[in-house]
Amino acid sequence: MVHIAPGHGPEDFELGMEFGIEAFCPVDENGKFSQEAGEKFAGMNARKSNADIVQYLRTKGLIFYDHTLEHRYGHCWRCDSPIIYRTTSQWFLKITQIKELMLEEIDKVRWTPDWAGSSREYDWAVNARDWCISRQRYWGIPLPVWKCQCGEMKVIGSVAELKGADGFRDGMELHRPWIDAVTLKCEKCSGRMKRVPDVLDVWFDSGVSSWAQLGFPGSRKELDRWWPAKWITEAHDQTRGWFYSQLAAGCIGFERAPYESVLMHGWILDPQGQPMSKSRGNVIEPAEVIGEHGADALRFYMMKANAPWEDIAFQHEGVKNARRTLNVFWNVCNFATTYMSIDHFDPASVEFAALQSSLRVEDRWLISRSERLKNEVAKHIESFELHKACRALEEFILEDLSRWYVRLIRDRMWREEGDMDKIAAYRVLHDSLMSLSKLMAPFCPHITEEVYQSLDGSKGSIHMQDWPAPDLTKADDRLEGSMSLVKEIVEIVTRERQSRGVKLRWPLKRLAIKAKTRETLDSLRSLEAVLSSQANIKSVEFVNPDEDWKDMILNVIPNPMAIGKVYRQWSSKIAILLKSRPACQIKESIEKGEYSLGIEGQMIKIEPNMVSFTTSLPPDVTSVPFSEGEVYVDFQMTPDIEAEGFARDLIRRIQQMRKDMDLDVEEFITAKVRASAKLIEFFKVWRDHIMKETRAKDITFTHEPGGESVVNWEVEGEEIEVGVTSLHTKESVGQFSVIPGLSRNGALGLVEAGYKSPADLRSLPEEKIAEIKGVSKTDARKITHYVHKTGLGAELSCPECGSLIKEGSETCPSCGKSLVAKGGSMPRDKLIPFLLRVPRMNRVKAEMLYDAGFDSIEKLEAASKDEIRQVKGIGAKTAEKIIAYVHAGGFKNPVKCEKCGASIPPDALTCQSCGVEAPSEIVEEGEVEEEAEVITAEDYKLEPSFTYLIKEDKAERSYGFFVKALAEGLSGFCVTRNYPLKIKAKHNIGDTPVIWLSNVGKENTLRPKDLEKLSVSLEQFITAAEPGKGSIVLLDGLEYLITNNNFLTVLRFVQSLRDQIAIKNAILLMALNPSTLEPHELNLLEKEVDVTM
RNA sequence: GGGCCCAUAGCUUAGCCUGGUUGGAGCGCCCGGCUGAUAACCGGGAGGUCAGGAGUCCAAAUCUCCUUGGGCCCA
Repeated sequence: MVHIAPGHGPEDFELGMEFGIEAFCPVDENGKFSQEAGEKFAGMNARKSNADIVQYLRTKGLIFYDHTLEHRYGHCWRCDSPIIYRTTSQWFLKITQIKELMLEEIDKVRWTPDWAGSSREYDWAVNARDWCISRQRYWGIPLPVWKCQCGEMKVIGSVAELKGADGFRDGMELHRPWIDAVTLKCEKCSGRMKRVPDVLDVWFDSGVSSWAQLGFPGSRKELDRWWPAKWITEAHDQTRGWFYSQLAAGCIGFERAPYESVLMHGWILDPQGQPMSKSRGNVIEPAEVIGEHGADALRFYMMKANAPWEDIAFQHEGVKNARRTLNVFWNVCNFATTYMSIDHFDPASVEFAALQSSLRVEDRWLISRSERLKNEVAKHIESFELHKACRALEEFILEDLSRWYVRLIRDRMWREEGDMDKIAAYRVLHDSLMSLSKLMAPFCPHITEEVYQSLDGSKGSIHMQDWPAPDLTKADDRLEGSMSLVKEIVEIVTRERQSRGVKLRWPLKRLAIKAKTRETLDSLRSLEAVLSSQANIKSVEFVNPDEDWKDMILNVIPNPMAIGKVYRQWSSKIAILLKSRPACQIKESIEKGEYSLGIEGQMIKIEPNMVSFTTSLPPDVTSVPFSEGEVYVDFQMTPDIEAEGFARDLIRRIQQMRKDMDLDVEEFITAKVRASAKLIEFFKVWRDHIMKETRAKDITFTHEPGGESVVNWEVEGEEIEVGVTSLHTKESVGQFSVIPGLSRNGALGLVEAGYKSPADLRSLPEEKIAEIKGVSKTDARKITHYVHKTGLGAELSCPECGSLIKEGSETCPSCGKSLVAKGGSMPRDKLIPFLLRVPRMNRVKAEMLYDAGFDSIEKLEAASKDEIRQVKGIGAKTAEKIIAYVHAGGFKNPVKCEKCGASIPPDALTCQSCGVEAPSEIVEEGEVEEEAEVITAEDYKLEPSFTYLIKEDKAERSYGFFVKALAEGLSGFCVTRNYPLKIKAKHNIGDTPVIWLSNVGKENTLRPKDLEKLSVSLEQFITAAEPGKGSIVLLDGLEYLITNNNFLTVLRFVQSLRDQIAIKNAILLMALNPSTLEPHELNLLEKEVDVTM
């Protein structure tokens, strides 16, 4: 049995047509049954009467089966009420007639994604029915069909055709209701033709939009130029919408599709993946997102989130993330422009060709990456894979620029102006940012415009620039490949550091790289600088593919079976001795044919079958495989490394304090540091560096560090107390601002050179001023002019702050001090520093002078020698010196530092740029350090067969013992790090042989790495000693041996040496500075000696 | 009821067309680093039955079919 209602649905209607069943439609426009439904139901709501109808049929006995079926039913999209289909008379476009053409055209169009055309649109067109274009509405384009009562119809094609019609006026409104008043005369029956009241389906408007917007058919001009459209884009709901209506209209009007390619994009769904709608209440307002994260961030997120044709479940996090990427981009640009503008860098003034020789590998690498990016982005945009374009951009910004290139060039940014190395980096970075901005411009129009304007902007808007064309000849696969290996290795080192708890600030001793191929090794070699700087490694070694790393430790394994067979009772002793000797020495000797050991006075020969050898990693070395081989990371700590690590840590803490004190980056400071003696030694080595990095004019090491800010830090278990005081140079810079036209750099240069006010410059000729760093020639001229020519108060300076003041001024314009009492007293602590610069002067004398009334420079200048002599505590000679100093202008003129040449103001005790003491005799009350009681040679008797470890900074005591032993008739042997002639001169050791540990390679020197040779020499000396006459060995330079080898190797050497000493009744003295060893190392060493003192 | 698309870590996703080392990222989480890009930045770790099921194949996240769930367009 079939249910069919040809009057109520298209399928049923078509089936009815096919089988000749009438389209019976007994429902009126209000959804009520009409008279046709019969008297009983007429006027009833068609949907609500279902139960009545069933009941009626049942009473008539016409019901066979009564059941409820669940099925989908069409509802109004707007009010959601069920719809009733009615058959009515409508106007149609006969699509079925052009279906074949449409299918062909769909095939010709380029669809993105492919299935949007080949599957979706095609499927829709195949099933397309004739297009009903009439609507029974009021608003809309009136259907241009006029109909006469006689049945005659006329379709109007243009306004011109309406001319002369009744009710028509030129320029009249052509919509309802006015158009309905226009009537035509029927050409057939002379009756009035009236317009059909329908309007057109709105999709018909959309369908003709491609040419309607070009003014066609009014004019062909624009149509010929622009039509068909190159590209259109809409979401996937437009398969039957705009894509279709345009296609149908185009095929009817022009027999072709009005577009060449289509991008069918997705929807933005809510975070749960549901479409946004007002009724659901899940709409996210773009304006709010833009307000929070910015328009570019929203755009960039939506572009990169997924393919354009896929729906996006909108995520706030995603926008936030995009914003972070853009922020990094912004930071990089900011970083670049900050430095570039400081140096007034103008890319146009630098010929790229001229930079070729200054380019570093990392520069070439970035160029290569940039060119590849251009290529990639263009490719992705052309295939509409905008997400891929954006991801490539993001990757470049984060990985290549921010995480790598900027890090690599940071150091270069602080070079002096005009440094080619820096300019090369500027240029490469600038070019790269320019093309990056252009590539990003379509996605992030605002930020890129801003960046472009700050980078150049000379050519108007970024959006008017040419698209950057890639130059793949500058792309270098090999370089990019080896750079990514370097990155990989840096990551390995970072990871290993982390697992061992070694901070990046602490340098590592070395890294060895063994590569699978020589090519890889060579290309890595060219990036050595990058590698060592980024991984903070002191030295990098390269190991050829077919070789072992030379520092792999050779271990000797005694074969007890073979040894036991020959030397039964000594077998275990031999094994122990063998293990305590350097394995390489054993191996070498055995390979030469013979190796012997001395045991209990016997020489024992070791045969090759008695030992075997293995290699193992040196202590503190980790080996990690990487994609092209293996790396060995050496974590051994040496005093050098420790010193550098602590120095860097100190720098870091001082920087933190500067930051906490809100100091300007250009401000100078002085620092005072309290720390353990060991650390102070370290800091002294790095003093200059620490001062440079922290912009400190002075660093002193004291027990009570005071200052504006004092902080106790703990670094690697060590306590460090740091006091930082700002020098307030910013204020001093202000002093120079009275000079008209002086540049900021110039003012800063003057301050840095130690000048406090313009008055300080009075005695300097213009050429000298121009020599001051940062002061340009123009600056110098302005300064000279101001100081000498302005006349106004040129000779006066404020006694309080030293700045120039006009004659007649009652107060100082800089510090506000009253100037009425001219030549009046200066504060004690202001004048004392001036005085202390006088030769023979000390604090006590200075104070006495001050107390005696010489309390200003003027008074001192005016005083005679005799007057000064009157002061208690000042002798004739001192008075003489003071007068001489005054006459030489010592209180007025700065002097040149003997070391660095910088100018030292007359009241400064040390040179502010290099820290050297000012060139005059400064006598300060020094603290006398108490010395702990120590055992010295005078009251101690050394025992034969003993090994002594003598802990001391300098080997004084050790030499004391040694010299005493020599005097007692022992034959001596000295191994030292010190130059032998010095040793001989300093200590009375006569002809005693001295071996110098050094790499110079002269006679009587030994390379510190050559422990074997040292061991042999010592063995020879001990065994060669005359019977009955004792022998003594002084080993001074253990630290040096340890730094050049590693601790365990040296320890083994000591063990072996000690055995020899014991056997031969000799004495061994080892001098050592205990702070150069780790505590556990010291323990190990102490265990190997008989006496520590 | 029909056509098309989608499903991978807590979340957002790459990889699928053209099957093949150990399924990559980002966010979040946990742990570190850095501090002259700093209302930033960098590294490491944990976290996966590739929706479920069947098939093809030496081999399946990937190809085929089915099921389930979601989206779009229609009916």
